[in-house]
Amino acid sequence: MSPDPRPNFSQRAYAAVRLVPYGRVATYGAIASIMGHPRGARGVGDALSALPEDTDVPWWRIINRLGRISIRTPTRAAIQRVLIEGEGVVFGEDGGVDLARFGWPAEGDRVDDVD
DNA sequence: CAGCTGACTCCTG
DNA sequence: TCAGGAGCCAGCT
Repeated sequence: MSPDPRPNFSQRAYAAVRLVPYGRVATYGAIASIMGHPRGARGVGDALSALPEDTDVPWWRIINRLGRISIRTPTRAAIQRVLIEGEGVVFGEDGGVDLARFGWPAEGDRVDDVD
């Protein structure tokens, strides 16, 4: 059991990101909410930034609430876009994704607790 | 031990 | 509608 609400923030973040299904994208806020930290969106981004290249965590499915890539590094951002498009997700002319269509969890869908 | 930074989000003007 | 400022949280120096 875990008496502390945050035994491993990053670890929980990765677990939540792994829940995102193929062909879908989730926002930092959504991931944080699933972990139990509705205000920890910033921590999610920080945790993903520390991910290694050989990780099995689908970090590319995580974008900001506007449906746009929020990575500061242009190279990394380009890679993320390619990976997302490779799963069938379409970017709009403004460079953003339609969360109402590709966003996850979808409205009405329920997400089980991570742990 | 204290302060700074950052793949975020929300509130006002 | 667009722009700016404040709040939150975790990891480093």
